Amino acid sequence: MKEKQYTAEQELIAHFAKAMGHPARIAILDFLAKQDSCFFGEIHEELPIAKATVSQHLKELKEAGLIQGEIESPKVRYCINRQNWELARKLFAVFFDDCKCNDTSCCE
Amino acid sequence: MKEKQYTAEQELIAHFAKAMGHPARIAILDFLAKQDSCFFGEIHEELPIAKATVSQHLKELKEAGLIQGEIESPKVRYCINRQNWELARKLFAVFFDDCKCNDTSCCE
DNA sequence: TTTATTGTTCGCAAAATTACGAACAATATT
DNA sequence: AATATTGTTCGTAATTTTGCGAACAATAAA
Repeated sequence: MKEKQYTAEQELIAHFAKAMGHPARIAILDFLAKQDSCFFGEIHEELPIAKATVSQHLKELKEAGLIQGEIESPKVRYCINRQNWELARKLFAVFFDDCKCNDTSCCE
Repeated sequence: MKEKQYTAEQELIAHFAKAMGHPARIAILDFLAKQDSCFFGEIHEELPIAKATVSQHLKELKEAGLIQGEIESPKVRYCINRQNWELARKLFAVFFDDCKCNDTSCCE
């Protein structure tokens, strides 16, 4: 029937947005964004949730490409993935700027 | 135990992001953003999903404040909510721009 | 070698999301 | 009044998300 699917760009921005769709993950990104890098424990201290849950959120952010982590036994150092951060920044900027509402009248 | 919660701003951006966390909803926003307004039926035609599902996605976007709809019986006209669109645009811009990675070295 | 520290993974439960068809509501048309 | 059009809401099912404690793995320290 309906053949129309979503564009790769729509899928991508939705994927980034989904990863950012939880306050804990925004808090993690906020925290990581204001420093060069930090360990899991420091992130955990910032959040009101169990370490297992923090670990899960970090995993999702990593899978979305927004952060990266490397083992420095017995700790794990996390940081923003700069390349994808920049990609996401641009995607969201274009997404919001391309609204016709920004420069013309709109319903209302 | 842990008292620390999330800031209102973190909750807000997560809320917007969550609403944008599905390709169908991004497609809807893309479609609405490039025109002044349109009817439900036109949105439905753009998407590969049932009307009940489209209606649900529209409801979520409306509840997130990103769009608004008004009845023009028997049709329903939808459009971007300009005020919140601008708010979201700024929130995401600040969110991504405030990363230390943007102007200094980062882990890697 | 035993013990501590640091995180991840597992298993589970509760809740939310996604999707659909069917039923419904509200107006317009015949 | 009966019918058609346009969307929303309801009920349901399948899947995903969120969260936790317990168990585990890997290294470091005693």
